[in-house]
Amino acid sequence: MTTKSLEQQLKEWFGFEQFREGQKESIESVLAEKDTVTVLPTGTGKSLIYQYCGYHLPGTVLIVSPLLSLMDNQVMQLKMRGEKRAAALNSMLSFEERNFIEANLNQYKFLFVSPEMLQSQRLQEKLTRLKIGLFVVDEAHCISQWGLDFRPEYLFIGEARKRLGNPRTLALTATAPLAVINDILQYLELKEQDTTILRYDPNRKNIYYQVTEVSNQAKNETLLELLKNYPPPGVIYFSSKAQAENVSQWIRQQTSLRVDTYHADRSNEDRTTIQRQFLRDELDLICATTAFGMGINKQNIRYVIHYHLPGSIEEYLQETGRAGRDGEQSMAALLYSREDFAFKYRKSQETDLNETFLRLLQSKKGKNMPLLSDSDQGMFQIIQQQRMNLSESQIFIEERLKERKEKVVRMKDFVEAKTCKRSIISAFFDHELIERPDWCCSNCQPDASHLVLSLRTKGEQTREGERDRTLWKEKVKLLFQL
DNA sequence: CGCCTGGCACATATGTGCCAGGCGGTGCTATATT
Repeated sequence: MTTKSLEQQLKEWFGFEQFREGQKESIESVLAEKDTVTVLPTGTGKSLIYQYCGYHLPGTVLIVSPLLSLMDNQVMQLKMRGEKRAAALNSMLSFEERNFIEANLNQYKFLFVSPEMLQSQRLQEKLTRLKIGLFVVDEAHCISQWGLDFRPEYLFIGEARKRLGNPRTLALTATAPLAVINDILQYLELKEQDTTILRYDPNRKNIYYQVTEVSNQAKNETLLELLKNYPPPGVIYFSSKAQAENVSQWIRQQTSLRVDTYHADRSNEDRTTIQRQFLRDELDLICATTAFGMGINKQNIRYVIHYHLPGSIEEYLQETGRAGRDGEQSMAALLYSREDFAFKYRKSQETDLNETFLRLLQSKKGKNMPLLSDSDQGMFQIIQQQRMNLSESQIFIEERLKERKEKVVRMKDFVEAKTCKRSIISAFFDHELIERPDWCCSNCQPDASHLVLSLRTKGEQTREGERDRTLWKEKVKLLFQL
């Protein structure tokens, strides 16, 4: 370790006076040559941890990242800070670009890859010859949340990591209950006793958690009421793309809000445009599916509404956690109907991996395999990889379905609970809630009309402030004939 | 999950009660390759 304190170097390298919660502890653990799993709320600067460590350690920092847009963002951020030795290795590159990066791997300090790319034989061979100072898995809950469902490559990161000679590893995520931590350890092949596990409460003090039970017939009207009262910008989450489209259209007819939709059926160009407009406050509201959110770095989202029941408490916290990054008071409202639960419950138990299918798999007539649904992909790959026999497969599938079911049931229990929602959230992530904010949840303060009112007035003020600022900018532009 | 329905047994000849089975407005999430 150098003589300079970690804080001094933070100032030198990043220009910050002090670390935020969790950053220093994670850095110290990594620098003490320990594998580290850090669970830290969104927007608290998780990427600083590996960037900082990168400058302390010899060799390359290899970051496994779930989204192309996330990789691009990170590379751009690093470059803007003057770090040119950063690149994202993915399918967006031209043949020449990819060849160039692969031929000069050791020239890079920060290298971003997708889990899929990491599985490439060719790349793995090249990476074994590279000095990897730190192996990072960003958004590590994807291992559990996506790997076991539709992106099986997430489950084989550990294998790749082993082949690269067990480099020191850092896994980062915002929300992980114990079960997810265990999945992360298991699939990254980290030993629990040798790993530092740092967990911080994903509970956000400045978010008021509101849960309202409302029939499906009354839902749109209830929503409209919220939209009239809440100051933008906001996000509404839906369980289906069609519903997101329909309701956004309806909102457009009913209000003067500037609304657009965001889901997997929108083109990449549209998605980028919508994100950019939203970031610049040129859109008030986004009607989205779960596709929206990861890597969205917008500070002033005032509310997140769930039109449907989220699939799990983790998902709920990730999505509501996108509100109020600026620390200002914000709202999370969940509109819950019993049918939502029924739907989620039923879907969670649907699978094509029945006995007939498994027998077909065993008899190795794989050529005529029926096409699997997305949510079966992960299970199927594990069954294949571990060469499970019929009864082993059946037990495995049964367990998985049970886990899926429990997630939805836990979410329902949360919604129907008559006790403090915030306490339930904390307990879910194994934290004890020490103090409640003035505006806690719809069970602690059932009447939130005052909160909404103060939010609205404040929102109006800031928007006027922003308008003034833009006007001022326009004047300056005119003055200097820009 | 929870509600509804149809079938069956039972006690009595038309109604009650219980249980098994089905279904409900809607799945969502990404990378890579050619």
